[in-house]
Amino acid sequence: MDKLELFDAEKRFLEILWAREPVKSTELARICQETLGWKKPTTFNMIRKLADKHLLKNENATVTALISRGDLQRQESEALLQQSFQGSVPAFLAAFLEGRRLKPDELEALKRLIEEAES
Amino acid sequence: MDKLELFDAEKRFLEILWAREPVKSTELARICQETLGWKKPTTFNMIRKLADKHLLKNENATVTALISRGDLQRQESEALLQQSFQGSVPAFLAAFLEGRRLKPDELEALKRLIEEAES
DNA sequence: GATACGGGTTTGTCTCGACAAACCTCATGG
DNA sequence: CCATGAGGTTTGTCGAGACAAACCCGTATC
Repeated sequence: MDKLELFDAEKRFLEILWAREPVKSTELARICQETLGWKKPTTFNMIRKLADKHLLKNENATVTALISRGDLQRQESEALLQQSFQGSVPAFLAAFLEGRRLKPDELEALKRLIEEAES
Repeated sequence: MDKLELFDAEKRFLEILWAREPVKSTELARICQETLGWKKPTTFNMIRKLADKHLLKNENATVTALISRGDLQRQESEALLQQSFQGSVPAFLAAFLEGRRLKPDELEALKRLIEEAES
């Protein structure tokens, strides 16, 4: 995954795409019209821009994402971790715990994840 | 903490401030000149903008941050968690583990943090 | 062969953040 | 007094992202 920098509008658009894909481009334009208030060219411009970035493809008037929601989440998490916590997950959690307590079931879930990661 | 949206240049600047504060405004201008290549007005404009946002104060030509590095980190972490993981720390960790394995000492550190959080 | 519609692109406007040239004011010292 | 430097502000340029008006092309329907 190369350098990936998504802007706000791009994220909003991708959320819509992920919820519906694969979807026809004109259908997408209609949905964006309704939910984001975008005119047709705005949607098509967005499609082309993201296609140029290889984040989706538009073939035979059908749009499909080439990146998954999970991929993007991971990528953004990594970025935050690198930028703010030198890439350290414990540092992230530590900073986090100073601002908010976790609920018992969250703690349990974390423990289980860590046990699994140890194997 | 109200709505907080920091731009890239603002973060870069704050990193410098945190490393040196409290510091005289002209000194800051000199450092930004060296490290960021900024001219004097750029630095002063930044100071004023962040002062307007109550993120720092400039009194008697001495600049002091009103927000700590940790506060900003926590705030950004929260934002990412809310936006991408419905605020769930376990969901964050789970997504993260799919992309990268943690080192043994990181796992140990996490365990200790969780134990402390349980008390 | 006019009209309509699906599937687009070209080009331009608007806003906003990043940055800086030129200017201002006051204190100090030669 | 006049220069110099500290400590600023006003104003404007530049670039980029968000968005859209107007246009284009093929097909198919009347």
